[in-house]
Amino acid sequence: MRPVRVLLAEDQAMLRGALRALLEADPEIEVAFDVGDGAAAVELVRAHRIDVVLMDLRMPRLDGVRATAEITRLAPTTRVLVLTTFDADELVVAAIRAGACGYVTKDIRPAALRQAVLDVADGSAALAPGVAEKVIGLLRRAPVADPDALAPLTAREREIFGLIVAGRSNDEIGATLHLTRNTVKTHVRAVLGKLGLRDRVHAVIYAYEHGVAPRDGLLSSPRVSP
Amino acid sequence: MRPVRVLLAEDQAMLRGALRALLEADPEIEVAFDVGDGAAAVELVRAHRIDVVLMDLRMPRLDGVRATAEITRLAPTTRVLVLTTFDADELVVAAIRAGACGYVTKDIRPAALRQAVLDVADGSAALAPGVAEKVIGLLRRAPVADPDALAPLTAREREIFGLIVAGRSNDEIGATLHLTRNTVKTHVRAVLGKLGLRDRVHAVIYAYEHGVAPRDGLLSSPRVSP
DNA sequence: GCGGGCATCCGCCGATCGTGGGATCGTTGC
DNA sequence: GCAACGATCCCACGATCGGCGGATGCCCGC
Repeated sequence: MRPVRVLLAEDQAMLRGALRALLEADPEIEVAFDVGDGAAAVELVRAHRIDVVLMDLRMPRLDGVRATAEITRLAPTTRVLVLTTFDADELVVAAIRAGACGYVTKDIRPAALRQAVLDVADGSAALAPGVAEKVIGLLRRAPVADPDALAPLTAREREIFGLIVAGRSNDEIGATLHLTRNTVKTHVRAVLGKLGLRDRVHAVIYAYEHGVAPRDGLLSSPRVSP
Repeated sequence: MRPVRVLLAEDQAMLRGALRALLEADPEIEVAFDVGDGAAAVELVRAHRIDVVLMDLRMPRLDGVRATAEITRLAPTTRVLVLTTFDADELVVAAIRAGACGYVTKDIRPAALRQAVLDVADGSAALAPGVAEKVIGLLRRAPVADPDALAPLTAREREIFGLIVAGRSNDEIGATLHLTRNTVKTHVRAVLGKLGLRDRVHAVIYAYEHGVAPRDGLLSSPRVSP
């Protein structure tokens, strides 16, 4: 099997050497380059075929997050695995947003690191246990779709609610549903009253806060089997 | 060191036996019980000290997600590690929401499974590579904070914008900022004009869609070092 | 110094919105 | 059958909102 071509981006030269040795202990891994800053990493990825970039976040010239963003933009097939000392929430999210498909900390065991490199090369992702915990925490804290949020509303009122949240005026809602302005206002009144809301602005806020706004995000609709 | 007490919840008896043998190959792990349905798992966790529940999702009587929710409610210190054949998005999210702190699939290697059990017992989390990929995908798709969303606004206008999004009326905004109703309206007009919005309802929608609403979620504010 | 952006105020107008009342019609359930 | 509920419509009132024009001071940069 063709070995996985790895680029090492890490500003401490000594650690870089150690990582190279560690990775090349696995015959399936070939460390093609090692560099000390983000800009160099981007340049090399642009010019050569690289399967996996092992990326430190704290680096001169171009920090790891930006470098990751550049690399995933220039070479979408190249996979970036972040290897860093820190596992702060913001960094994890920022790195993943930038396109990283893995995040491990430097206290990882050698075998696990090699496995992580192979995993990401394989199309999977790799999250170190500590990092996975943060990610899970984030997911859990993410906006929750409250199934009871619209419980007291009738079908018609839900329709009205949806159009309010979409930013439609009463006249527009009337035109959409073939209703008079007055009828719409009656429904709007029922919606606001039942949900205890002051006005349509609060209805919009309510919708977003309860995850019933027309978000396309998958996060907002977790289904439990009935 | 005291071994990790594990409860095995898995409806296939044969697999259950295999898992028990596999786990107990590690001296740090002790399989205290093994059961075939979710309800039994909940009962046992209630009555005994269990460190880790290895939970199948598809089970009779009480499915894994609900059982997980029950267990994390009854015994918050007990950690649930999901072990299942499927890695569908909804299941992963549902399980994590229910309180699972790990999610591995049944094609995992024995050593990795044992390590996952020890990791979650340790307070960390464990996500199998394939699952981690889905989670990362979800995180990436999550609402993005657009740093340029409020770029054209002055500091004062941002303040006004924030209060609009909080659902405050013009008079309330005036009272908060010690301004006249008229002054507030001037600012509101400037905000709507600069952002190309029709009215304050659209301003609220704009805020949520661009991730600049006052969400407490960490997801909405990824910071990149400057 | 003088324009230009900013924050602050003012009054006026028309549109929209929220709320009060009341009315008809159909379905569903006791 | 009748009560209860929901959907639909109507009118009128006052509050709020958005848009227009204009005004004053301030501070910064050319």
